[in-house]
Amino acid sequence: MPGSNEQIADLAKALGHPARIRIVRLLMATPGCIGGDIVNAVGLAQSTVSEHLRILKAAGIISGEISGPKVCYALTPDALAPLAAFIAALTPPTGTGCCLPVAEERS
Amino acid sequence: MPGSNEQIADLAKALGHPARIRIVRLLMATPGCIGGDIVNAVGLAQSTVSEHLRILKAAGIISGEISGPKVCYALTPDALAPLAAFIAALTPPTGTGCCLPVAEERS
DNA sequence: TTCGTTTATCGTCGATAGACGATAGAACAA
DNA sequence: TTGTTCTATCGTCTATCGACGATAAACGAA
Repeated sequence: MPGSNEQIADLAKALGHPARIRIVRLLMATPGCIGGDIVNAVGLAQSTVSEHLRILKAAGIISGEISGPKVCYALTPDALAPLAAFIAALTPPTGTGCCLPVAEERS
Repeated sequence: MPGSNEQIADLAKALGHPARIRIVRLLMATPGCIGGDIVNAVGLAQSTVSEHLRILKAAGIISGEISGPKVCYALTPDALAPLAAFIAALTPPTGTGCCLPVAEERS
């Protein structure tokens, strides 16, 4: 079992908002740290962006490290492994040419 | 660009509930059609289950085909391709040679 | 036709999410 | 010390979610 239903649902819910997808994309495209630039990029109030960052951090998708006056945010991709495994399990015939159709164990 | 932020967020939001993860798992484990058995399996009221099915269907994750008196539900895995691509794009580093469907510890 | 079965929709309720402005806290510069 | 900058939290509001029971709609059987 790649993960519990609640664990997967929590990860999916954390990604279930366009602003948070945008934030993740920004972090993906930014090699190093990124701080208040996120606020300008997403076009929302600073408090709203901070709330989205808190949700992503609570889900373990990102990590925030205090670096001087600002905070260094970075992705924590491993946190999405249960969700990725779940989605991969139900998309065997995709053109990814990736995984063999491994038989599921009974649950 | 695998998909728009809203498209990915909608897919993630549709998966952002434990009951819907459970429904998808049931459909995954059931080769053929499945109808009212879902209600018994998830342990919620029939109207609630119908609502979850409606959400999953609206997101394109499942499809319902009328088959006599009941409805045949089946997965539509291709709908999750944008979300799968998004998650895969931000997990290039460890563990993903490509295959390895489960990143669980092996001992 | 009527009856039974299965699914979808409606109405309502409480809980949660999402947005904002305002404020508080932390770290550096001068 | 003061001042500036950046981030987190608080309070409040509206909108949406999730659950339920009740009801309607569609279909097959009798």
